[in-house]
Formats: sequence, C-alpha cells, structure tokens
Amino acid sequence: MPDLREQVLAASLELIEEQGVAALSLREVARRAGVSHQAPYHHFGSKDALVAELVARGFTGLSEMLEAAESARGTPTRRLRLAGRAYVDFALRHRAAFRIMFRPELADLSACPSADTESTRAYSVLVRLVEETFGGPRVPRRRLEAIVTMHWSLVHGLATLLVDGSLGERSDEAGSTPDKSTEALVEQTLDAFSRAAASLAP
Amino acid sequence: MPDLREQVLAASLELIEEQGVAALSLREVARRAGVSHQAPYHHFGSKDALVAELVARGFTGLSEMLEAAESARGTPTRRLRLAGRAYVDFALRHRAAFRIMFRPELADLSACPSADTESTRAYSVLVRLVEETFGGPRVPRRRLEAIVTMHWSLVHGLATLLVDGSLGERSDEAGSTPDKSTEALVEQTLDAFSRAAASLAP
DNA sequence: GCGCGCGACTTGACAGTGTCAAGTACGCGC
DNA sequence: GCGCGTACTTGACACTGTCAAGTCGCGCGC
Repeated sequence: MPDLREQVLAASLELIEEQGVAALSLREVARRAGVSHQAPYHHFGSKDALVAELVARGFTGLSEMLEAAESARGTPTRRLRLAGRAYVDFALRHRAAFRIMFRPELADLSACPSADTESTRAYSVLVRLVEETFGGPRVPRRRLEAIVTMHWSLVHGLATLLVDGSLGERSDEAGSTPDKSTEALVEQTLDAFSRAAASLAP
Repeated sequence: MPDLREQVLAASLELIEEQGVAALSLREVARRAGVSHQAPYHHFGSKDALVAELVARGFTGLSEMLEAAESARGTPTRRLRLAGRAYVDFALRHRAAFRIMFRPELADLSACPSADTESTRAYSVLVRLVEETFGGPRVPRRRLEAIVTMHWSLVHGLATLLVDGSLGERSDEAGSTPDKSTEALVEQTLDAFSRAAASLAP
C-alpha cells in the first residue's frame, strides 16, 4: 500500500463505478483502503476537492485521447471522426470519471484550476479539427461555432446516453471492452453523422 | 396549503433547481412545507419513490411537448426540427426535472412503472418522425435506427451541455426564458444539424 | 350516539455521512 | 537530544434517510 493518495483516488473511482456517484463516501473509501475515516480528508481537504481532482484527471485523459486522434494520419474529416469516436470510447471505458466530469454541482472546479485548463484543452482540440475541416476564407465565425457545438453535442449526447444506459443495454463491467452491439451502434451513428456533416463542407 | 403531496413535489423541484440534485433532502423539503420530517415519507415511502414520481412527470411533460411538435403543420423535416427544439426547450425550462430524468442510479424507475411508459412514449415520437422523414421502401432498418440515435444524441447532448452550464453562460433563473445568446446558439446549432441531416434523405 | 378504524401526521430513535478539533506516532534536520 | 512538521487516529457535531411507535381527527357501521 504505497501511496494512500492514489489509493484513495482509485477506490473512489471504483466505488462510483460500482454504485453510482451518489454512493461515493469518503468513509467507505477509507474503509476500503484500511485507514481511519479521516485519512482521506487529510489528503484532500474535502470531498469536493477529491472529486475535483478526479475531474481534472479525467479531462487530461480525455484530452490525450482527443489529441491522439487529432495527430493521426488522414484527412481532417477522418481525424474529426476519430476524435468523436475517441470521445465516446473514453466515456465508455471510464464511466465513473465521465459521469463526474460534467456535473458542476458536484464539485466546484474553481477549487482545482487544472480541471479548467484541462477541459479547455480538450475543447480546443475539437475547435481546431472543425476549423480545419469546415473552415475557409468565406466561412463566418458564427457558422463554425455552430458546427463545433453540433459536433460536441452529438458525441456528448451519444456518450451520455450510453453511459446512463438509456441506449441499448449497458455493459456493466468497468474498464471492459464495450460489447459488440453498442460498438456497432456507435459506429453506425457516427457514420451517419459524419456523412451528414460532410454536406456542410465549404 | 392544500395538497401536501403536490407541495412536496414542487418543493423538491425547487430545491434541486436551487442547489442541485445532491442537495435534495426530504427533511429540508419537509421544513419548507412546514411539516415534520416524516410527513413526506408518509406520502412517498422513500426518497427514491419521490424522485421516480418526479421523473415520470418529467417524461409526460416532455412527451407532451414532443407530441405537440409532431402534430404541428409543415413538412416532416420541419416537424422533426421542431421536436428537437422542443426537447432542448424542455430541458432549459425544467432543468431540475431534466437533470433527474436520465440518471438511473438516482432512483430505480422500476418502482414507478409510469416512468418507463412515459419515456418510451417520448422516444416513439422521435422514431415516428425520423421514419416519416428518412424512411422509404429501400431504406434498411439499421440505417433508420442510426438516424434516430443520431438525432436523439444531438438534442440530448445539446440540452445536457446547456443545462450543466458547459456551453456558454447559464441563465440561472428557473422557469425563466432562456437568455438571448443561448437561444441563438441553440437555433444556429439545430439549423446546421437539420441542414446536414437533410443530406441523408432518400 | 358511539366506538373504532384508518389515514395524515408527529415524535423519537438509529446508522450512516461530511467535517471540525484535538491527539498520537514517527522521521529528519539542527 | 530535540523540536517540528507530516501522516494519521480518535472523538465529536450536525445532518441525512429510514424504521418504529404514538397522536389526532373524521367518517362509517351498528
């Protein structure tokens, strides 16, 4: 049991994954780590701070996956599509983190500045890719903004619905490969969307 | 103070709207209604049951708005677009309800059967509109499913991001008209999307 | 007319939670 | 050797959801 701080973070994610964010309890986490109920509190100051740290780490993970997609080979269209796929994959593989990341009432992220910078880092990948794909000398800024919002909304909505289990059956195991049918659904949905979005190119 | 049951439901929504779903407390609700801490419990049996009831009512409200859009005049394309707009509008005008509706870990909806029927009622509006717009004798079922998922994901993602405040600045007042800039953002995003989706027509 | 049952509500208790306020053990520089 | 800060423990408080009783009042059968 090397680093209690890391252990606490891991146990928190595990707990959220198992029983949802409402069941996240510092005391239960402490119990799982085999320490007193105040030990986690010593490392994080408050439950909010712990959650904020998890959120920040989540956004760095997401940013890395998006940046990998961005720097892949292929046309801008292809890389934008890859980024969308990466977004959904991240949500499915890190359900616990994803569930927390977009819930401002859970932890005020102002406490953890890196959360803010990491989330804009992820966002700017999307902005760059959309500009590259749909930008042009005669394309107004407003239009690009709308296209960015459209792409983000689509992948975020798809990811959210999948994680919450509203779409098809959820594959419950954490970290496991998403099952075949959701895989196919994601692929076909992104396919339809990227084909549709292609018609917006200048 | 006529119907305590209704009063409790209203106070619950109010509380969620003010301080987020984590702050929903039966005891605080009871305090606001001026009754003992067990009075709400008598009407609902458990906190989960209360939330489930709110979810069910939320879905009926959403279904009604979607059905109104469905039975409006105009081309299928236009009505589909209106339904999307209705979805986002519902989320913005009933933030508290919307925040709860897609969170299965908050309340097991199996306790409240109407929640399930009402949610599929809303979903089937979307399915009908997509079939009407994109269906045809030579269009495979899989393709239609993908288009349904695409539409749902887009409006759900847009609504979620707006409600959570990730997109632009949130207009915090509950029930108030969404402010001008988010209004414009929604309009432009749906515009871009419905134009893009049009290219998928048979 | 009257008991009485039952629904609406209250009071009291218990385990669980986040958090504040102390106390304890221990390693390291001086 | 000694202080001191770091990592942690123990104990307490207010708060939560929920179980178990008790109280009040009203309508209905007899």
